[in-house]
Amino acid sequence: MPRTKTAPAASPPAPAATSARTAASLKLQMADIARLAGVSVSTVSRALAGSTLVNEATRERVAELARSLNYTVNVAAKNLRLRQNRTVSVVVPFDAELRQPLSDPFFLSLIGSLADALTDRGHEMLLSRVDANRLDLAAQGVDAGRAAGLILIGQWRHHDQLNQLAVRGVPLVVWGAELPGQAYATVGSDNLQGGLLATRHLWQQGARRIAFFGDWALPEVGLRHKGYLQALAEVGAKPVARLMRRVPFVDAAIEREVEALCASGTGFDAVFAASDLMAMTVISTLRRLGQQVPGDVRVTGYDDIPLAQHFHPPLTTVRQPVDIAGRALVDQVLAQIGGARPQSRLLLTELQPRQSA
Amino acid sequence: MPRTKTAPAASPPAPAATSARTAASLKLQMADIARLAGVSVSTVSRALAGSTLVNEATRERVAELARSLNYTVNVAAKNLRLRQNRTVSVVVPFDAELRQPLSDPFFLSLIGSLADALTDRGHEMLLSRVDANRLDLAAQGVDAGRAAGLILIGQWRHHDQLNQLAVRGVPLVVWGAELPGQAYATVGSDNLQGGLLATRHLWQQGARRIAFFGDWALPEVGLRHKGYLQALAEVGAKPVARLMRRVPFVDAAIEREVEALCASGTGFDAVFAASDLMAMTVISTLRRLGQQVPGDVRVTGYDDIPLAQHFHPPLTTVRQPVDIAGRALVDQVLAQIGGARPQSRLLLTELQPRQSA
DNA sequence: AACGAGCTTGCAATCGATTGCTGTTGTTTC
DNA sequence: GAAACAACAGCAATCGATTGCAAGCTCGTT
Repeated sequence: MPRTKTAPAASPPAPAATSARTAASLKLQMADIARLAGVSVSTVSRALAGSTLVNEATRERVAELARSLNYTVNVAAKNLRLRQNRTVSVVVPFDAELRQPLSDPFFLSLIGSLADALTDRGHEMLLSRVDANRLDLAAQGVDAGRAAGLILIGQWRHHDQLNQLAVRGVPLVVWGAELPGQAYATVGSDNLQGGLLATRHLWQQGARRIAFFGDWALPEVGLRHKGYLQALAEVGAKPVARLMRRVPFVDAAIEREVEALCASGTGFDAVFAASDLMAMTVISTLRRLGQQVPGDVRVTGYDDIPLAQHFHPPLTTVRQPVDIAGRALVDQVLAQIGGARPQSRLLLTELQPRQSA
Repeated sequence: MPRTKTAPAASPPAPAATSARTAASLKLQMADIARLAGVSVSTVSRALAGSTLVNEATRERVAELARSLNYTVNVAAKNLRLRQNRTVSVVVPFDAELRQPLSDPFFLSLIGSLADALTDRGHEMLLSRVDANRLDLAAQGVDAGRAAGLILIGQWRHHDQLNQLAVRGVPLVVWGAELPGQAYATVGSDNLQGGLLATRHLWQQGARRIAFFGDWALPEVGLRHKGYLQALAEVGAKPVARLMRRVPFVDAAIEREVEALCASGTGFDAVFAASDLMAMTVISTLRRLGQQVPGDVRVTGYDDIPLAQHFHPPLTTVRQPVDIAGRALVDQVLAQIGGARPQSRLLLTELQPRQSA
């Protein structure tokens, strides 16, 4: 590849004296502004902070100078001195074996929503991913003083590790399900109710053999599954083990499971999938196998991602309010940073009836 | 072990001594570790940095102590001292009037991909959104020493503002199209080629009146549009103005435009949509209006988001390699941080033929 | 027993800001 | 004309780390 000679640093073996002009310190600092404005750094600091201790005219002059030079106070130094921090760490765990890229649209929207909520509240967002098996690492941002609090997207199976973090006093909120004996705060939709709504709806539409797709070992999915069972119990239907397919959020696995279910000869006339993405994969696989949706099989999803309404057929699903979720997560983590005790919050879900079920 | 006399500690009548137990400094610091380990902070610093200057046994003891206390070096202080920075600012502009939440799956995946690529290279990612009309603010993270470089997702119409940033020496990479006279680096897919591929494919499938949907005032879409025109020219087809619908990435607007086109009586047998999301909206609207896809109208999208293959019909689209994109953006911004000159990169696109066209 | 080499370890300056307290200048009042 | 009082600027310590330099200790050698 064409290596263009990069800046040969025209300056000779300059002594350390010129260090102020070194590449590293191209960036100007308060002292530079002070020199240019003919005042001391103290004055510049106060001027930029809007202190009344400095003359109105001086303040304006300094501010204008800073603005014209695109100077902004070094946040790291400022935070260090003030022992403050306006950054929140957002961590998305990933499964190290699957090494799946972050792809579920729901989580991605949630991240977008968090970015908005944090920006609105004047905070910054540090986004990172950690191995789901090393969730203790998730708090590194906080331990390193990089962030004041932590928002975790998805609790997976790591309830214990999360509890340890909370006990250590890390301001922490998790998007997920509220579990018994939990020391950390969660924000999540009412998964039990969601499962109930979806299953009842399928039943009301006439479905009598409703399959469940999802990995109920995950707390959130577990509750949706529980709602499913509860709805069946309400109408006196007996749950059928072969209709409950424990399957991870992985395209290939879902397709395989749909095929297996169809091949097994176990009749079914509906599927409650644990996420919209899963529902879509289920539908496309069913269609490939010659089944009509909702003609032969009714399908509901969960999440109500933006695409759900443009899908064919438009997806009947349980809406999780992403925008509210983002704000709730941010409010809670900021509250904890402010000293409040962890407090979980359950968001209402709502059935979004469309045409797939 | 020959323990040299160390920390006098133990008995200072220090009045401020309790300050170490203040709420604010719950967080322990190097001095605490040093005291507990009975060595000086210098030694702790060197031990944790793995310096060979410190005795193996001491190093291990200090490291173990730090680990057991969940102590992590304060990154801000460290960076300040070392004048370094391992954070990259990722900025997503938003349209202040529309105030649309970050929702296009493609951009969201790109963010996921960036998070992965940055994590892999040991960097952190600061995610924020700024008003697209105040793109100069995008560099604040860099100006404030918060981040070493800047990755911008989408150039919109703000070529000039971006150039100014680049001229100021901000390490900057933009996801978008390469424009003439640009001082900043872009990474993007070959939009011209992409437009060409999609349009040629539609033509080969027998479509003769191909509509274009997208806002060609945006550089990337502009190039796709140019590819569209070029493909038409190749086969000697005359472009029809009424088939070219300038429409923003907004659901409602897209639906309205599809309705308008159908109502106008201008015959068309294919649509090349500027994004998958747009294509899906187009398809679902067409279907609502009683048109078959691909029977009556063939439709191609652009991006190849994960859902494209599960859509009905599975979407024929132009693949933009998200994972490569993330890595390329990160590589470029890190190169610039390392002193390299901005260098744009064009990623290959690939037609992903499925059933919608 | 003294000396020097080789390891270890500690002191103190430094990174870029903030702020209490002191010092300087200008104004007002008697 | 001098004292009292504002009003503002600046020194220096501080936040939590890193690191060049030099001192302290051990051990081997003469």
